Amino acid sequence: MIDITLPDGSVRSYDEGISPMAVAKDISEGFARNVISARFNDETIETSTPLTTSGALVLYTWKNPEGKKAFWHSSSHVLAQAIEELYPNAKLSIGPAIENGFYYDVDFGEDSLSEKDFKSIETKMLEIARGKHDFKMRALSKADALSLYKSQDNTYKVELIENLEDGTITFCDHSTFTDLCRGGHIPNTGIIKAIKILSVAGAYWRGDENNKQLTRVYGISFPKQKELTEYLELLEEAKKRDHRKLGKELELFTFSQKVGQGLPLWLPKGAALRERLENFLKSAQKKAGYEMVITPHIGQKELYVTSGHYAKYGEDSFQPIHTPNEGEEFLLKPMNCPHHCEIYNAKPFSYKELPKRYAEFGTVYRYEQSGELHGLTRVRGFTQDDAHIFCTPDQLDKEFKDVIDLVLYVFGSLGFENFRAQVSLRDPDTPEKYIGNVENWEKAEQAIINAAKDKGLDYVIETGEAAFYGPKLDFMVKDALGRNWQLGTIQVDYNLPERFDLTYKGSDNELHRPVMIHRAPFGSMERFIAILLEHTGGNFPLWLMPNQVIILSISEKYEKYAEKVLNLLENHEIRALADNRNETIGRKIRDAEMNKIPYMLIVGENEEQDNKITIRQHGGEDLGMISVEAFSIIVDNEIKRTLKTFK
RNA sequence: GCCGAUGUAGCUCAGCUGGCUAGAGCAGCUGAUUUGUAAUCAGCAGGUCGUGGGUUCGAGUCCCUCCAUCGGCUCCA
Repeated sequence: MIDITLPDGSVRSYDEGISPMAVAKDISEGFARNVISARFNDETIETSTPLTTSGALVLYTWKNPEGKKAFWHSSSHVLAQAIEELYPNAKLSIGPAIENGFYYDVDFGEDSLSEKDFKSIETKMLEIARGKHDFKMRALSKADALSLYKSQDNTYKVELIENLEDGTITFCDHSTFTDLCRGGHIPNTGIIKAIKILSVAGAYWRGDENNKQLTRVYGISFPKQKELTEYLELLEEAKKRDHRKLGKELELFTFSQKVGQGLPLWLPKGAALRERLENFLKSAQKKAGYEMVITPHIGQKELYVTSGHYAKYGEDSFQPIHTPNEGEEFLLKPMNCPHHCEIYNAKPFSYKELPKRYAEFGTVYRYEQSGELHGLTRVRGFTQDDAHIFCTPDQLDKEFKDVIDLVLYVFGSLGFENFRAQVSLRDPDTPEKYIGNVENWEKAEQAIINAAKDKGLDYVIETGEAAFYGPKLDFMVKDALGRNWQLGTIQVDYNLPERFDLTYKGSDNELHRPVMIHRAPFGSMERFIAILLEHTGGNFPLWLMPNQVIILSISEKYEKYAEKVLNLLENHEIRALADNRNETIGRKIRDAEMNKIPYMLIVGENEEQDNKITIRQHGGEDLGMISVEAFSIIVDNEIKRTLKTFK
């Protein structure tokens, strides 16, 4: 007999060799019908694997992330079988489950795959799924495994197996198909009821661009058709919120082939929005003791040679600008830090004057590879809400915490409630990858962890993810559709103070090296606005809206009264416009709804008589007929609710 | 940069296997209408079909080059 401990702490005794599925059935038949995968003593196993020792068993259903993983992993086997049957010359490589679905990397040889082929793959997969084939694991010797794939001339699998240890090699069989596999499947293919092939893409073998590019086939599957439908609806919703689409519709920004790819042009409404965001941050920064600076868009090449960036990125950047003077070269500024270092260097500092906090909305230019440009989230010219704090090592702790406060304030004011922090530390095993002494690194890493803890952040620590010049803290926000985005960043830097020979006079009358903190709560204005657009679907917080109010006159007879209301609103500093077009009220409402204007003020005969306005909120809610004064209080309150003052 | 797809009016799209002067809706303009909670009606105007080349009697449609965009890969100071 063996003792099986379940997650609730209960212990059940069974004969040796019982399967997880049999345990599930013993718990309840209904539960067993939903069980699709299992873990035993923290090891993923099959639901059919005989249990031979006592231990802890966890059973998963589709509702658990582990269950989904097994489901999609198994689906990728079905995908592989379908591909193998439809394309006999295709060579399979790897095919894991991912966050949403699964993929398989395939070498199609001479053939290529396109969207037209999705339908036949889906049909084939469903046909396989309906066969209710069991997934069965089997061990194979390394020699046998190698000869199997060598006979098929599949160099990818051969390479994978060569890196495995003999005795640990397992295969999974289902139907007529077999694949090298570590395990973790659902019981049989019949559980997969709905399948969608989503896209194809190129992907380098083992993620190395020097290797051959394979075809990656992405798909997703579900145990119920309804769930697939819902997922596809979510994708549709995401499309509707795409910042590129909304940016065009709301006339915020555009791109021009003539100006160049990755170089956004900000339209009047977008520019006003940006300016509002900048002013919002500026006023918080002022309270936090920052000073604004302004630096040029170019700098001598020598500046970036000093900073070390030329050596690291020079080749892949915009190339130097030449002047009539032979040998004179300028670079488009790829970051603001070197300029700010030179501002610090403009005069000597005493420890009593530190920290110095220099802030700038600095526009920088980076030559991103053409294939990786994307709307406003990845561009070649963008504006960082940059600041550099120069402080003594002892001040680092407090400065770091203060920056976190600022970031939290920014997120809070803009409706990002779900976010996590990632602390990126150095890999202690490869000290040669990092600059600066170990003692300072430890101090900085400790300062970041302390600050994250102290501020109650939900954070994860990633070892080996630090930049070469210092550890950092990044903020990841979750948007309204549950997608994760990286926004603000706070980084400690020991490199640039060294390279620019930054100093301050300490209390001991000796020169010391300051520590530098780079920080950008938004990250960049472009990226932030893009994410804010997708998060809010264009329904920004009221304080940020380009147009907060639109006055809709019932007919041209009330144009005068509309103008009067407009004036009153302007006196209350409410951003409003009047729609006095010769159109029906229904039409005006529709247009205002499409433009996502938060408040519609309807004025006609009744309103003019009573000197009031009728309020319709975006989305249709009727707030009745009130005075302009009463309305301005509603607006004020709503703004105060979201936009708090800093500190 | 690489793999795959796409590019027709300001916007969203139709245009089958190559065959008359390239279509629609919305937006725009003109006129009528003066409107009470998500599109009033009519008329007009608008395109060298991304670019350059090729095949053909004939190209929006087929082939090639380049450009841009989209989905990924690699990358992201």
